Amino acid sequence: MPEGHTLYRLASDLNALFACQPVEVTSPQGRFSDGAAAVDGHVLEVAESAGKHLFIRFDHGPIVHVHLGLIGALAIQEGVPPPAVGAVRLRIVGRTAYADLRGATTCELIDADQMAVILARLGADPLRPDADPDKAYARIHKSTKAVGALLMDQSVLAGVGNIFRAEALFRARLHPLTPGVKVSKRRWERLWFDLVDLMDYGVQTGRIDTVRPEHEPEAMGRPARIDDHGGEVYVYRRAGQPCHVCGGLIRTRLLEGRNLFWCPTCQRRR
DNA sequence: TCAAGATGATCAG
DNA sequence: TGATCCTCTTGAT
Repeated sequence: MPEGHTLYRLASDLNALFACQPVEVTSPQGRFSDGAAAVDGHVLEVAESAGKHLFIRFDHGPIVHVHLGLIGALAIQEGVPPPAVGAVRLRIVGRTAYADLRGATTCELIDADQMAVILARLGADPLRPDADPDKAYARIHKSTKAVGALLMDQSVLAGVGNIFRAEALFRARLHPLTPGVKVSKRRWERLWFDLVDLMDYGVQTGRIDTVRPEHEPEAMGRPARIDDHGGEVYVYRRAGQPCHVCGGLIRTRLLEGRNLFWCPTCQRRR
């Protein structure tokens, strides 16, 4: 589930199991052999996330930059590593645990300057206390693009992916095709603080649960259902199913190559 | 056994 | 806007 909260949790887990110790770094698949060799045997100082990016710093300077993309995964396990199975791009082995990276869009070695360039490109990250939602709103409010597209633009908001986009817009009763310029400051602030809450909850639990207590299955007299991504949601990947709130059918369409989900009754166009 | 689809981003036209 | 890359899972045949 590579949205911002996932990367945040991965960074925390890496720090808990690998920080401040020498680690063995390899690339069983072979596509990151040079990068792995450059940090192999060195002390992993700290891992940190920003939006959907993960940075793993080593004591002699280099930083491993990872972006999971659509299908990437970093599996962290405690215990002795078994022989690598599948296309393991990067394997980190510590004293008590190991981490296998597969399918990432980006796995590269960078320096501090390159990391600064990446960070400078990113918009406000709801998981960071120093994030500036006003800056994001300035971008949104001057754009005629659909708010559903703007929320996924990492230079506007960092870390928000398709699930948080769909769910936050539903909870704000905002149609995803509403032009950014038509989103009021008050509405934006509600949306932003809701994203902060939802993503923070995702960090704590590892799940994306967005359904409010009054709409939960027990309260609505329907069976509980957990989506593949591990939580209960209002609209994401529920096209053709009844809305938890109004009973109308959830709709879907492509917006800029990504699946959009919304309830046409609860999220009317203005 | 094979094709399609997926929580992302970039590049060419 | 469409094509492309990355890997794995699921469902159809």
